[in-house]
Amino acid sequence: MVNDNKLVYSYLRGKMLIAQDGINEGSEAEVYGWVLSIREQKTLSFVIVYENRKQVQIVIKDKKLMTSQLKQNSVIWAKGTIKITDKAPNGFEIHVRSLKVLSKPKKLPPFNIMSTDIPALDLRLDYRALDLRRPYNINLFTLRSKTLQYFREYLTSKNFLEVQTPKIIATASEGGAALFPLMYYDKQAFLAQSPQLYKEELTMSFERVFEIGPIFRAEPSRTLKHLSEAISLDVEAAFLKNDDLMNLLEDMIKYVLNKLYEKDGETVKKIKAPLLDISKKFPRYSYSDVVKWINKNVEELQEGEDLSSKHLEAFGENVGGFYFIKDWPLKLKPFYIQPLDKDYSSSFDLMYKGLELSSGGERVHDPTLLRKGLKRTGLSAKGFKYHLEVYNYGMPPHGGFGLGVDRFMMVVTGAENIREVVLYPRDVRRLVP
RNA sequence: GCCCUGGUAGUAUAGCGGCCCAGUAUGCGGCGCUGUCACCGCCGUGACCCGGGUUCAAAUCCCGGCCAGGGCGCCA
Repeated sequence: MVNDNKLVYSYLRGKMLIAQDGINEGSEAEVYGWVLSIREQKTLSFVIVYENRKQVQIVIKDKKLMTSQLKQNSVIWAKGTIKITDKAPNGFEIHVRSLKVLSKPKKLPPFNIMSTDIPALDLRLDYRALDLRRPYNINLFTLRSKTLQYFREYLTSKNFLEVQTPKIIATASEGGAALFPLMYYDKQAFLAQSPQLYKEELTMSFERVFEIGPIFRAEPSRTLKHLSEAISLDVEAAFLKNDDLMNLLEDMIKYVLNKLYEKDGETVKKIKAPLLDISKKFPRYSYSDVVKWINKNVEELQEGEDLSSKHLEAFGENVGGFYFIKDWPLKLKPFYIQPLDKDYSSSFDLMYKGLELSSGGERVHDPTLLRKGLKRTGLSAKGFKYHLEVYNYGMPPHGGFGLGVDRFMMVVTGAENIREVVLYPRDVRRLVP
């Protein structure tokens, strides 16, 4: 069969439903796919087959074709005639004359992929590849792929260059999160917690760069929104100021969501994802505004203290959607962030309700000031020797942000647990599969 | 790292000292059904996390273990 020219051609086009004369009444068609469900009746059976992430109904009238091997999760090939009918899910079905089971399940599955009783996430993650065959997940991860595609589309159109920076790094820390140590031949190395320093350096050569890649955090956080390995969309650009960066980020988010709603509305609807309101400008509050609000509405909070998740939940509920918190206290920010004055910084977080999606700001480009930043955050200049050296050769004023792609997908899909939107999540407790 | 909660057929759940050798739905096996769409109907199958204790009596109460879920903190 695979030697059949027509078939090879179709495989190359990524189509496993092969209809010689198109989807027309009476056309010959064959389909390769996975059995999702079987509804057997006395004289005929309806089988829903997944092919190429779409559902196709096949009708089997010849009882001899209903072998015991035809079960949910069987991989089959079937050939027959197309019939156009409103009674079929997508307006057509295939009346099968011949059928082969290419791969039959060896065991009963731990859960029924079509059931409305959704098994606990922990069990589903143990059998993730099977879980991902659930129609809900097929749609969810299709949206995730589209989302990344639209991010790339947007940034590329704004003349950003996509780059990849090392994930194995030597420098212990840029401060903040704990790192995963590992042996690099005979040296101590770490998994990168972010591409921060590299992307900054790259503005000197490419001016505008972005990277979509993994970041690693060895934090013992056990929450619904933290992972040990996450995907970050990092953007960095020369000459952009705090307001420019917020404009860019806001414009990008709106571009991506508009695309999703326009081009993938069906899929969005199928997973019952919320339709996010992006008609208005995202409000921009200063850190100090938020502190004032917390003091008035939640509890006493000193200016300069970090905002806890409780504070952000309360404030976010009050705002209701996307918003920025800008001009954070300098002492809460890493060494490379540009000071606004003695106490505050040119920085911002993009929030959706209580969830932090992105963090960014202007960066220091003066090497003397950068040394001061290192000192301020208790880091040694020695560890950043190579990075500091770069700043001697014409580092432009620059800024950028990092967006948590997984968290963004939580917002897009309405998932409450970040693990739902990651194929194979890594957290404190889970390293397999 | 600290705190709280929970583990009942393959899955999702009810029961919370005796009405329970554990109920329901779904799955699985069988039979019936002329077009279904989580098809339907009937029959069957299959479970109280592990170890100790309290009690006349434990799925139910207590202690320990293992596993899981959630909150706080850290962090993004």
